[in-house]
Amino acid sequence: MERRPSEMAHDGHHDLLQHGIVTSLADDTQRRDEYLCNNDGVGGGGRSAGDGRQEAIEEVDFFAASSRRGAGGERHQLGEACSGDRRESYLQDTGVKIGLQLLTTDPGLRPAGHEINGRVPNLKLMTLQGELDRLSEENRRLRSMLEQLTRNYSALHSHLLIAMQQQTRDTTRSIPMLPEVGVLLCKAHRLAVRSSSEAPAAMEQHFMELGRARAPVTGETSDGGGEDDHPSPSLTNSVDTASKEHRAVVAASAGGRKGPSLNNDGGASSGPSSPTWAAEKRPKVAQESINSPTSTAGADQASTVPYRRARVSVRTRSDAPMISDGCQWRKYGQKMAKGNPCPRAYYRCTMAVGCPVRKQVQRCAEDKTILTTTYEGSHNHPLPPAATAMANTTSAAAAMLLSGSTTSKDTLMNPAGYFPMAPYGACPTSTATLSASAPFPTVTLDLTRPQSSVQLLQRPPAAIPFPLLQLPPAAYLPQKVLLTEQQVGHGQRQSSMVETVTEAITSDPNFTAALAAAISSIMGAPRSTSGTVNGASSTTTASPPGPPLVPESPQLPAQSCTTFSTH
DNA sequence: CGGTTTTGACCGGCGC
DNA sequence: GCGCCGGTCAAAACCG
Repeated sequence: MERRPSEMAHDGHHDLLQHGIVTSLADDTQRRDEYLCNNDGVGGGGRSAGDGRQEAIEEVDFFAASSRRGAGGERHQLGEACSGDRRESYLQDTGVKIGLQLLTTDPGLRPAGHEINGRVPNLKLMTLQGELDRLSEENRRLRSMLEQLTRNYSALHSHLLIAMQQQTRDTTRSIPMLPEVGVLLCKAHRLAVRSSSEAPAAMEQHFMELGRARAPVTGETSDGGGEDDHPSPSLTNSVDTASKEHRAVVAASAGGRKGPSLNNDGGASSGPSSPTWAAEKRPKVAQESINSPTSTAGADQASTVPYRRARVSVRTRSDAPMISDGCQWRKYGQKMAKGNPCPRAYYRCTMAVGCPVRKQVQRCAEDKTILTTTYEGSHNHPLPPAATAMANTTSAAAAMLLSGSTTSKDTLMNPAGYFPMAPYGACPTSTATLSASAPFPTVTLDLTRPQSSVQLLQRPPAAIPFPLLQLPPAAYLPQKVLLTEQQVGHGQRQSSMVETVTEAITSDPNFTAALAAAISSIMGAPRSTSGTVNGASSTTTASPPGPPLVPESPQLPAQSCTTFSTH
């Protein structure tokens, strides 16, 4: 009953935001009138409350102009009820403010027996009308801002896609760039939302959108375009779209035993053997055939970029068979890895049907207390706080990796930090074994070493160039990512440890600056394959024509790493 | 009985 | 082309 016009206007804003669309001014006006009608119904009691509360009564009388018409629920009903005959046409002919004028100035609409005092109500009405005008103007302004934001987002998205297409055309072989773009987009999105004090939800979205980033491009391939016109933040839809499009791509070239499950697109099955699971498998053959330079399918296919997600390995000391990261996992396989007597276990996230996130858990061959957990993929569901902490950690680390912050020169600059290790469970002292079948860039968060703290070990893919952004390696990296074993503890303290790492990585302002620089480097100039990163000097040079690509691995050590330290 | 784990088989990529 | 290896599947076993 006591809702004020300002609240009403805010409701209108909220409604607009909820719908995510920008409604017309007429619609807004109609909403306002609807509110008036609704309030009338409630305020009728106030009007009859009597004389002792004249101020309130006057206000209520003002709103009660159409109380007799009822306060139905549906908009059209309200519109008819409120507008009625003359007011309907009047509203159509004029603009925002007329409804109120009609309500307040048309004597024909006044209820019988309405005790208008003449002077005070008029003054009050003028004030209220002015307030409404002001709020309406503010509403318009906010709507305009929302439109502008939407346009900017669309433009940014389009630019990114265009840049990706151009780069793909320029290269003789497709570049795995989408993870990076996804990270950038989502980071930007997160930063945008962070200002709204929605950081947790934003991080969840960020993590989910990591997987979403490939959807548009894949859609261009499988659907012949069109899907990309929806930079909608609808995460679930995006993920579903990605899955469907992946299925489409895979189904087009599926063979062997995976064919049936992939072609079983009806979605009737569920669980780990469902098509959704299979959809997340990386159809390397399909992608590479699609992206083959010999393909003559046109620009759409040429624009397709293979999606190769980054992996994040977390090395911890734990006696438990698996670290507790807050997610629910189901083991779907176990394999003896070469060079390690300890079997490697494969897990899938079971917190949501179709969640593509997988992880591998393996103990160190020589130090059984060291557990290496490798995460891959992006959750398509909200995460509990504990899982969010880990997700933040891994996503931030992946973002840092994908931002190309480490080079071989970094290793030279930090020789003590060079820590060759197989990312899949081998011990630090064992020789690094490159898996030819796992061309994923991998970040390893080493939380086991007392001194060297957290290390980000980047293993460039053996066969596929990995794009780097123009990021000064050390300057923009978090300076707080120095966690010793004493700091983080063992085993059961993994959760807090992860949170600490997460906070260190994500809260660093330099990292934010790095993100901005990364976006600028993408938006500022088209990608070019001519530029290569040969060291920190080239990465720190300002504004070359686009982010260069990392040279092929033969020119780089099999692994490179950077130790982040505040020393 | 439903969900999870185990485990052998299969598939694709890659090197020789 | 063949073998190796990593990753995954799926039927069977297991478990609460």
